[in-house]
Amino acid sequence: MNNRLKVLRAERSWSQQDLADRLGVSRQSVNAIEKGRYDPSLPLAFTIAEVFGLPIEAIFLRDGETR
Amino acid sequence: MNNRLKVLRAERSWSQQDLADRLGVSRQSVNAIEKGRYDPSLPLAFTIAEVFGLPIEAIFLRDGETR
DNA sequence: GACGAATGTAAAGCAACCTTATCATTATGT
DNA sequence: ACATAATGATAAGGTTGCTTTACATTCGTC
Repeated sequence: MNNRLKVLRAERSWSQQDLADRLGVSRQSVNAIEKGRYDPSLPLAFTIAEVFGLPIEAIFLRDGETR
Repeated sequence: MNNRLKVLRAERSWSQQDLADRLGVSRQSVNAIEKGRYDPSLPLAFTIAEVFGLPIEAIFLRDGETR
């Protein structure tokens, strides 16, 4: 899965720590997800979508999907 | 997380095995997710959404959300 | 009531997610 | 240049997601 976290975060001028705080997870988790080392759990994906005010599908893309 | 799997499956007259086959997971996984024993991974949630032709948010609901 | 299909559950094992702690590297600002 | 903030990575450890195998229960129908 690819994701647009880095861009969305930049649009809001949030550091990884800022985002981590809003999500209630560690900065390392944000970094790992952002760098594609692993995918968030579904509950965390929901929280991420909520924090950015976007549907999950607007943030996470399956490999190969550009949109 | 609550989910509407049982209803969506019933609308299509699919057994848990039918759905499992379409998803490429075991019947026990479908059962466990349907019964709320655990949440699917994000990639599996995407596949589920795809199979039902619905957005993830139309299938999975955070606890306490009725919609 | 008997049969098969569908469902519910559990155990054991492996992989993935997430944590804290730590260190190295790369920006940013003065 | 220096100091600090931000990012990228790793390791060890706990928890969760998913597997196979297996068995018990419920459902539909004959």
